[in-house]
Amino acid sequence: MKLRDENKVPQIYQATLKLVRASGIAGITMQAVAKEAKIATGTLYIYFNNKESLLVGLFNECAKNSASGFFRNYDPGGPFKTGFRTIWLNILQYRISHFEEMLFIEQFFTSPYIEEATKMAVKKIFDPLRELIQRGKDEHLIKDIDSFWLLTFMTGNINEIAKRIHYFNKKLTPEIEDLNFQLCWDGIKS
Amino acid sequence: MKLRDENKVPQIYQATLKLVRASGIAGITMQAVAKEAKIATGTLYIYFNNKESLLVGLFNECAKNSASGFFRNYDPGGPFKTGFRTIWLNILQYRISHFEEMLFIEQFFTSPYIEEATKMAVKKIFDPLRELIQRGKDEHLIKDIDSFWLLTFMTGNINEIAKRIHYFNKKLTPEIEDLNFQLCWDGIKS
DNA sequence: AATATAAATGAATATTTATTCACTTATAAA
DNA sequence: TTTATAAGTGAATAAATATTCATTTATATT
Repeated sequence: MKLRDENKVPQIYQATLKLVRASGIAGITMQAVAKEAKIATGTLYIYFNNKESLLVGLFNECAKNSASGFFRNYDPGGPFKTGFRTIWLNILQYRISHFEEMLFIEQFFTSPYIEEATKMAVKKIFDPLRELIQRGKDEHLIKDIDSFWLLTFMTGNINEIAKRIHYFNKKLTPEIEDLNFQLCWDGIKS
Repeated sequence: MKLRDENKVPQIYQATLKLVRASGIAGITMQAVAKEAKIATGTLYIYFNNKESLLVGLFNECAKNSASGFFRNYDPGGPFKTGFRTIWLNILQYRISHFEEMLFIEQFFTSPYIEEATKMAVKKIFDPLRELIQRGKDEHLIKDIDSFWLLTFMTGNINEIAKRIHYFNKKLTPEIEDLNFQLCWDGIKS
């Protein structure tokens, strides 16, 4: 018998992300996904029960990937600023290099497909960062304000950088990394 | 003859925004809009040629509204920091009080409906702010880095605050305003 | 090599959603 | 009042899109 092609699912996910980039979740049709993935529409239904489970599957995949990307090379035992910069840069680089995933996650959050439990699970991804920020406050290195707002400050800026890098065809040079990190750091340092 | 009800279009826009908030542009159907606006689906087509022109019309309306909201009480002749804080707060308050508009604009930008010319027109809304930032640099009050990144820094943070205020049911108290502005200001000041 | 099994196909069908239209209702103008 | 005109209605139709299925194709197993 013929075995399932283990490349199909990633292929389908990639095609879906490409369409999201081009015209948002609103623009996704199963025929378009199939065409982009160079397979027949019927094949989609071998790998997914329906459109919803394709999108939910992709969302979970994106969430999992980003979680591992954000904390690459991060040593929780190292100095605060080193760890903070590592995570800051990881998130930024990840969101730039996986830009479609970022767009998809963002749109999925306000789509008819997401469920409440999923939202909660995604919040947990940032737990190690939340802990680090608490440490920074304990060591009096950063402002003693609610971590919620410190996290808001940091991630809001990162997201916007990633978007503008893409929409305005910029390149993330070390200089641009540095100046943007400086803005963020000067904001939070005590 | 019967005259056109001048409340219908705002009513339809409001209904559409409410649906966007609930389930994104992907979730909008003409029947749902009609139901939410408490009119017949056919009536939608008296005021709009089709779904696309409804959405485009709403987008233009949102863009126009926000432009006027952002620069309320702003005196280009006043001190830099005063002007900067005024605009910062205006944008933040506007995005919180017109949250659905913000979501809609954001999603519309990566939807099948937007056109390139529209994107360009929207960029111009921020021109007065760009000028103010240039002045701040000339007066050596803020860091001498590309205004593009200063604007990215500022708006990214504001957007994220607005989103989190809504998604986590926070309230924008004067204290929260202040601490968030402080984060932003400490980031950009020279 | 032959067989069995599941993948893959894409046209056909089902479902959803946009749009139309014959009809009713309201109201400015005569 | 009466009339003419356009708004308003919602069921009917058209169009788009999701899903199925009869058929073909590939390949592990025997």
